[in-house]
Amino acid sequence: MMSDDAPVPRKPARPRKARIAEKMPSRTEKVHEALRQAIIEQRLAPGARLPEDTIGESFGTSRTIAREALLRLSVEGLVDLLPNRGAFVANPSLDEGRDVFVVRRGLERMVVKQLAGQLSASQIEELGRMLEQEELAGASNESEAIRLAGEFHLRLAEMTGNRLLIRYLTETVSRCSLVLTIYGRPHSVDCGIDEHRQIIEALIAGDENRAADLMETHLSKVAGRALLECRKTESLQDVLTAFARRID
Amino acid sequence: MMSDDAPVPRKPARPRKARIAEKMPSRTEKVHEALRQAIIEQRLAPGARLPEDTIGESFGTSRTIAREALLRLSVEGLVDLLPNRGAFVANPSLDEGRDVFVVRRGLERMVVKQLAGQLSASQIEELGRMLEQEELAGASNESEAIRLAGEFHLRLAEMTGNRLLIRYLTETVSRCSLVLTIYGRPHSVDCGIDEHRQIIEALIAGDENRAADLMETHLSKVAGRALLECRKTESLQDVLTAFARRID
DNA sequence: ATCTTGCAAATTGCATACAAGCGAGAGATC
DNA sequence: GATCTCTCGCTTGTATGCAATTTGCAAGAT
Repeated sequence: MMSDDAPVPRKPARPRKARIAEKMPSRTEKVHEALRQAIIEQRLAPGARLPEDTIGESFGTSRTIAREALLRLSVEGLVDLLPNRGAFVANPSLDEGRDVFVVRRGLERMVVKQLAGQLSASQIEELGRMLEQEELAGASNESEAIRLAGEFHLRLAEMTGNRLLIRYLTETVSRCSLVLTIYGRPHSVDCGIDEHRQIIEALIAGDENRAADLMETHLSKVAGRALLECRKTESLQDVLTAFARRID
Repeated sequence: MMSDDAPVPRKPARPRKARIAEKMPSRTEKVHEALRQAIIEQRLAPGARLPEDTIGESFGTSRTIAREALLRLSVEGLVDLLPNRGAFVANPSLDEGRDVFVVRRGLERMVVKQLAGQLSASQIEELGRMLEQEELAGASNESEAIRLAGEFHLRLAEMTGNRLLIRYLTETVSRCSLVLTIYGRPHSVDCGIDEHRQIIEALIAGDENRAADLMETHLSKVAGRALLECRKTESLQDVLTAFARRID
């Protein structure tokens, strides 16, 4: 329950207009975001069971809230919802992982195409700052570097102002993170900083085709590094599902 | 409330084994799909209120189901969910509409890029058949023509086999339909059949760049026809919301 | 000893009950 | 007479209870 505030029989002075504020990260949103973070930060392993009761108790709410959060996550593709069986952290196959990267490449292509030559001075400055942070964290802090790299791409998308594009890219980046936790190597992301810099330069120069190509190359490298080299983690899960399907 | 419970339609006799299949369009799915159809077919006007009770009673279920369906629809962007206020059929602004079309163009570009030169004989045949149907319906049946045109794009996406791409394009096409019901003219879609044919030809020829360009042109035309020419329908809605916002 | 078969525990699906928030109209005050 | 306030009703937010389904385990049969 919320805190019982001090006994205030009369509200002192209320602004006449009720705040239409979009401020309502109701419990559902909180749980949703918490689970999302937990998943993409690999605190919850792919394939892990996510019982409604447990989640509800963990966050001090009822199953209703947990259920809603899980539904949202399933729409985002971060959890699989099996009828009458429950929710599980998504465990995409290698092929599905590749598909996600394909879509992400296309989305990021849209982003840079729209942004090329359109960046304001403050935006350019902000991107420069992010780049510095990336370099700073790159060597020392592994997970921080990953987070910053992801944020760079997201920030870029936000600069387009296209809400739908932002949403799709957010989702896709999350799913890419998940895919990388399964099939990627620990240090498969940190080498892209210089590529980020080049992309920014192309964007500033207004060369949309070069920016688009750089972005595609960049992402292909990330995907390639992750998805082609390391297959032992994959084979286990993949072979199993393959056989399960064949039996049926 | 539900007054008389009709005699429970017992399922006659379920086949022995529950199909592992994804076959479980539980009530939620059904309501979700029904509402989706109702919205994109303009049976529910943009901005219309969607009370949980009413939906539940209409479908013979409780609010729980209606609520879930509405949540899904809000994720898809077909309904707006206002905290403590309820659900409304989405009423996107002109700018938002344009953004949706931008994303759709990019997604369809991905589709044709992937499909160029990769179509099987049966797929080519199927596309040809769809084209015929479109021509048949084009002149006589207006709404059917619109439906078929949308289905053509969707079918194309399905042929990529990329689940995520399919989902995003499905969503985006739905939202485009919604945008067109607000800002489009009744006959703003029917003239694209020949463009469809050209796209297929480019796909068969394996000329991915030409296919991509054709698709972009095609969609730009659709968007342009709808969003640029006809603004009287728009001005009404838009001015109202603008003023409503200003008053607040 | 292994495979089948049925029962029990756990978990989801769904509905309903209760609490809280917003909006509208009646009443009071200036 | 107009405006402000307070209360009432309707709708949403959340919790919980019950039925249905699945899974694991154990006991029996071959």
